[in-house]
Amino acid sequence: MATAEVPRTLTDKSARTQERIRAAAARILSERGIATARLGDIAAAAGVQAPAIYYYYASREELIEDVIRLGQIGTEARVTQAIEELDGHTPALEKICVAVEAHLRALHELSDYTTAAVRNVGQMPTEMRERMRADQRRYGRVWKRLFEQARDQGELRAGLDLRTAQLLVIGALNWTPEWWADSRVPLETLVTTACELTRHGLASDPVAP
Amino acid sequence: MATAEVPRTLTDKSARTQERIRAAAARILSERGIATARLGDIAAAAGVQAPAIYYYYASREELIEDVIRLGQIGTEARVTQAIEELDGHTPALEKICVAVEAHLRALHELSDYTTAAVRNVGQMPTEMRERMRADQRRYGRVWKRLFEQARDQGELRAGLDLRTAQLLVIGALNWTPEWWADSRVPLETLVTTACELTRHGLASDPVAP
DNA sequence: GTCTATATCTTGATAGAC
DNA sequence: GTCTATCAAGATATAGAC
Repeated sequence: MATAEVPRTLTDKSARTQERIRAAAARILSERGIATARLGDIAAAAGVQAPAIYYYYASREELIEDVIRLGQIGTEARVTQAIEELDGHTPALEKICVAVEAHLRALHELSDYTTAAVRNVGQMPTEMRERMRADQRRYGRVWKRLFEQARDQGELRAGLDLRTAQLLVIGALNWTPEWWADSRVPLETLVTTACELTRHGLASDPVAP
Repeated sequence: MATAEVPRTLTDKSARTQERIRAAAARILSERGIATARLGDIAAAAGVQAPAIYYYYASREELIEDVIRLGQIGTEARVTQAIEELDGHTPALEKICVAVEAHLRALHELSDYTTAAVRNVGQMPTEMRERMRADQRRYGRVWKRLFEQARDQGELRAGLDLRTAQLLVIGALNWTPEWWADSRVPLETLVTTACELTRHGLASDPVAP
C-alpha cells in the first residue's frame, strides 16, 4: 500500500483518517473522472482540509493510484475466491457465469473502489498505467484460463475467437456503472441477465435452463 | 452546430480551419479523457495557437460538446441507415446484428468523433450531460424498438429483461475502444464475434449458422 | 482570421503555526 | 495530525496588433 513514510498502528486515529480520505477519493472517482476529481473536493468529502492529505500521501497521483489499485485487487480477489469455492467438477461454462456474477457484485455491492477502478482505467496517466499493468494482466489471465478450460472441454461454440469473446463479456460488465445506478432494475436481474447472455452467447449447445 | 456568431460560408478558409480544430479535438478526446484534453494541445494538433479557437467557439466546453454531439449523432445516423437499408422481411434478431455491426464500425472505422463521444459520456459536466440527454434517449429508442420487435416476433428467449439485455449488449460494444486498438484482432473478427455472442445470447432457439 | 502578450483563475503543493 | 496562509504552475480566456 502506497502510504507516506509515517509509521503508525492500525488502531489509532491516523489510520481512520486515512481510511476516510481514501474512501472519499473512491466515491468521487467512482462518480466523476480522474481529471475532475479535485483534491479540495476529496478533502471536503473526508471532512479534512486539503493539506491534510499530504500527511498520508506524497501526491495526488499516489492517492488516486492507491484507490484504483485497491479496487482492481478487490475485484480480482472476489472473482478468484468465488471460483475457488466451486466444486471441482463444475463445468467451465458454469465457472464463467460465477465469474460474471462475482465481477458484477464486486462492482455494485462491494464498494466505490471497484467502480472507481473500472471507470478510470482508460484515463490513467501513462506511468500510472504502466505500474498497474501487472495487476491488470494477472486478472486478465484469470478469465483467460476460464475460457481456455471451456474451450478444451468442448463447451464453447466452435470458431469463437477466445480473446475477443472474453473482452466483449468483460466489457459488457465494465460498462454497467455507466447506466445501472439510474436504472430501476434490481441487481439480481442484472446478474441473471448477464449470466444468461454470456452462457448462451458462448455455449456450443443449447443450454439447459 | 454550436459555433460562434461570426457568419461565413462553407467554402472559405475559415470553415476549413474550424474543421481542423474540431478534428484535432476529436482525436485528443478519443485518446485521453475530457479533463486532460488541454486547449493548447488541441490547438497545436490543429496547427493554430490556442486563442484562435475562440474565434470559432465561445469556450472550451462548447468545443468539446460540439465534438461529442457530432460523434453521438454520427453513430446514430450510421446505425439507423444500416437498419433502413434492410429488406422489410429481415428477422428482428438479424436487424440487431446489423445494428451491432454498424455501431462497431462507426466506433472504429468512421472517425475519432464517435470514439470521443463514447469514451467521454461518463465524464461530462452536469449541464452538458443534460443538454445531451435528448440525443442519447433518441438513440436508445432505436435499439429499444429493435429489441421489442424481436420479442414480439418470438425471437428472444423468454424471461429476458429487455432493457438490461439491451444495455449489456451496447456496453460490450462501447467498451471496445478500451482494448481493441492494442489488440491484433482484425475488425472483421470483432464484428463477427460480437454478432455471434449477441445473436446466440438473445435467441430463443438454436441459431442457424 | 490568427497571432503575441497578458490578465485571471484554479489547483496542486509547501511552510510553518498550533 | 491538522490547520491557515501562501506559493508556483498551468490553464482558460481576453485585448489588441497585424
